[in-house]
Amino acid sequence: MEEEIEQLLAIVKFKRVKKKQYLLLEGDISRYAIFVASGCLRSYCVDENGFQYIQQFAPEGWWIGDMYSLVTGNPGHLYIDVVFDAEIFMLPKVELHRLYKEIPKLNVYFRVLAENALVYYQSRSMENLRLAAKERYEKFCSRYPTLIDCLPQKQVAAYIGVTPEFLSKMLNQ
Amino acid sequence: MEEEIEQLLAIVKFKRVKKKQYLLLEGDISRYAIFVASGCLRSYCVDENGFQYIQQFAPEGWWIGDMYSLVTGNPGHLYIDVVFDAEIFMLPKVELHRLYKEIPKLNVYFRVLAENALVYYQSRSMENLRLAAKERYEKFCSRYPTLIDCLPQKQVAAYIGVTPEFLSKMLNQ
DNA sequence: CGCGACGTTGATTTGCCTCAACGATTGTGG
DNA sequence: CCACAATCGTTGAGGCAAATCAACGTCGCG
Repeated sequence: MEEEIEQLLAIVKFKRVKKKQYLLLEGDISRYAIFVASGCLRSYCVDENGFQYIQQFAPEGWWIGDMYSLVTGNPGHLYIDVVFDAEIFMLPKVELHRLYKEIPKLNVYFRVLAENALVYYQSRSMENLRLAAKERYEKFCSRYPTLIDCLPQKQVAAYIGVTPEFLSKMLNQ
Repeated sequence: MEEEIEQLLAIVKFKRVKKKQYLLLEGDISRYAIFVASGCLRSYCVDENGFQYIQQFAPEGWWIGDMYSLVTGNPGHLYIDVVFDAEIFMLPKVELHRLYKEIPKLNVYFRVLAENALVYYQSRSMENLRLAAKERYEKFCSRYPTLIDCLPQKQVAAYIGVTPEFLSKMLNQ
């Protein structure tokens, strides 16, 4: 157990990053899964009109990454940047795959992680069709209770998929 | 390898099922992951107005299940039923978890399966916000090229999240 | 201080829904 | 084998949630 943690620590890179700093750009091939020890990151994509759609926030204790690019090895469609100054661990994909063979438990850990994320995105993809903006806002609040007060409204709007104008009107009845 | 396949075959249940037959109801605790050898299944939920939202079709060679219920052990929110007469293998969750310990490879297989599904549902959840109905229809066609011709329009509508009336109008310009 | 990001408010437009009516197809029981 | 019901696709009129566009005030920051 202790030995395994040492092996892990040997391959991750620790980093302090500042607000607005980019960790991944659209078109990049992603080589790291990122664990957030403090602060907050986000991943999002941008459509042809420049609109942002936020896929995920990653406050303290969460993982974040461009799963598409990590899994396929193709250039990704996401940006990842820093919402609040953060301390992160970057886990290189190639080293992780080497470790999978040495530490079987790691396979279990990331299988469970992927399964839980899958459960969430399956339900989100249906909620995004069937729920009205008000209800998506409430879901957002219960998913990110620590963020709702310190995040600019604009970013909440970009997560639930409405314009900032509409969110503003909605919140003032 | 051969021995491992025997172990797997020892715990799965083979079944032939007929169109419209239910394999899971809302509120059920799901005990099986299902592999479709032939035919087609689907999973969907129903909102308070009786509207169906289809989460997934599973034609030949696909897995289907209620991940939420399988992962958490709680009663699920999905129905699973048969779209076209099918032959399926039902893999019991508890037996699978036993096998995980005996066959490490199985962990890898389902980790990769979950990762690929995750990639899809992450992108679908954002597409459901940012794409118009027409574009969601096109995505549907490329995901299920074998189904698009033999599926009632109503079910396509329930997958892309529009009313059957609107889909009909849309397809006739 | 001045500039850029953000939130607000109003007028107008639009994508999609609702409800209703109707024909065609399927399937089912007598 | 027919009759009738159920399911499906189509079309039209009207309505609503959310987008668009524009203008304006506020604040934090270089």
